[in-house]
Amino acid sequence: MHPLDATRALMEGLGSESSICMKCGSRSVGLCAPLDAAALDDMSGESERLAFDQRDAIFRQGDAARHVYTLTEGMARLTRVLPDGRQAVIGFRFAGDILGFTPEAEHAFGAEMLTRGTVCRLDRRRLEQMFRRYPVMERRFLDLCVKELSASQDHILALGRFSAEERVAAFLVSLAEAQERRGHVGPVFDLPTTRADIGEFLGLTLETVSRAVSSFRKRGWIRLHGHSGIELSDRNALACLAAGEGADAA
Amino acid sequence: MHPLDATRALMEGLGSESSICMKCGSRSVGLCAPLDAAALDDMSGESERLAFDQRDAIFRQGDAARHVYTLTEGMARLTRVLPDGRQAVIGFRFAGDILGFTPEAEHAFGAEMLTRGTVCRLDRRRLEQMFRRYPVMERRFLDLCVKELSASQDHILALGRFSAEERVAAFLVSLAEAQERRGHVGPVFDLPTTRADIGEFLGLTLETVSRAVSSFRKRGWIRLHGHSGIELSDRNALACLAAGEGADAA
DNA sequence: CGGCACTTTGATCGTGGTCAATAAGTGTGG
DNA sequence: CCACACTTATTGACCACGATCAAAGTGCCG
Repeated sequence: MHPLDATRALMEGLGSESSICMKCGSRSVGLCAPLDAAALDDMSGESERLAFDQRDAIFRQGDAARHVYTLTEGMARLTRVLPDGRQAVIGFRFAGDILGFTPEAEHAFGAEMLTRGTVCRLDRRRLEQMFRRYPVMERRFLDLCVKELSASQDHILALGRFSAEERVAAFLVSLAEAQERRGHVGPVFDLPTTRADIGEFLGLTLETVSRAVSSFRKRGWIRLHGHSGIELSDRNALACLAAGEGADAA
Repeated sequence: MHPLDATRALMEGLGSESSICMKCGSRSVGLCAPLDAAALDDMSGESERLAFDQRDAIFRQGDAARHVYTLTEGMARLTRVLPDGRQAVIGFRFAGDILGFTPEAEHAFGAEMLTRGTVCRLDRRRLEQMFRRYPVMERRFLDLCVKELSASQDHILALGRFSAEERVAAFLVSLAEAQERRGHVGPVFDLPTTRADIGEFLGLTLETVSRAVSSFRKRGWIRLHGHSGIELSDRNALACLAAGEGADAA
């Protein structure tokens, strides 16, 4: 395994760049790629497009899982809460990702927008129909699901074994890679998450995240541009830290 | 969500009590339940039974993923290693569980026996054939996979938000529930893991696990029987601690 | 009985959490 | 355009949980 695979997968989720929405933008590859025109036609017309503001909930933990969503614009976070109020961010999702797919009756986590954006919503029963009609689609869901499982396990490894700075470095590198995979160019990336969000994702407090970021800045590894821009000036240094240093600094 | 759902799922993995092995014991329910006799016949005869000693590797991280396994006797741990040598136990598996199913070319984690036991091995291409012939089986894999994903997310929450004692309590309760789900009766459970294994699963050192266990013992919550027997004398206390205390001590 | 692996317990240290004050952005209305 | 309120970020001081280092203790197998 390449040293960065763990961190690379850290933020990737179910269906990166795999929209299930036919009419909502050009990213409709992945899941639907194996379908023919008739199948696409079959499915489109059923999905609704919804607009959300920053901090709006797309769905909440415990809601009846009646729909499956495709994030078409913006960035969202997935959160899970404990009965005593403690909560954790279990992942972030970007344009093109699928949200809220589950065979269970209720959503096991909530999804909230970090930016304003749009979402496409497909009735779950409709998706089940599609599965019956086009089994290849179901297989793609299975593959994506196993991939996400693998990413979760990497996150488990990070939470259990990485120091605070290693986790923050891994997060920043993953964020950059996720944006590049979606066509971003240039050294300045978007960081729409608050320190608190990052902390809840990494199992740290917002102060610790802030200290790590400051430390990277003082070392010249990153530069902040405004309130939601971040430049990775020494990405290799971050990547090494994220992967467990001494291993193989390629 | 019930307060214990998180901890309950903590140790459950892909295919609890869902053997894919036809000739290896009576637990062949779950995955194959929807198949008819002809289908079962179709698949049996292809699987091989293998015996392992304690600490033997069933497969290693990075191995070509040529087979899918069903653990038929004993208990195993799944481990993932970082290039710098740090490793984490990402889960435990019991009799009836499925191991090593992945659409990838290589296993993303290794599996080792904690006890001596037996495993049934099915060629992966054979399984793919089965999927094509009996699509309902593929759907069951998808469902199990989503369940496991949910369990991983609970573990993420535990690692990120639980204190050392909470994690150990959650582990013990989950262990007991996993054994009960497999037919175990009585207050004394099997604890075939070393303190180091538990620590690597929970992101703690073996000393911290030992201290938590001692502390529970002194409080009268548990009692140790020999080297691998544990009695949960005050399970409710453990469960409360595991779920985040004050919530709802039913 | 000795050897070995695992566990327990203690003492000390350090990372990261907590509490608190200040600073820097961001958005709104005058 | 600036003043003000508000949110988010930074930095510092202190503290606690759990890691680390070290030494006995326990049970198991040859």
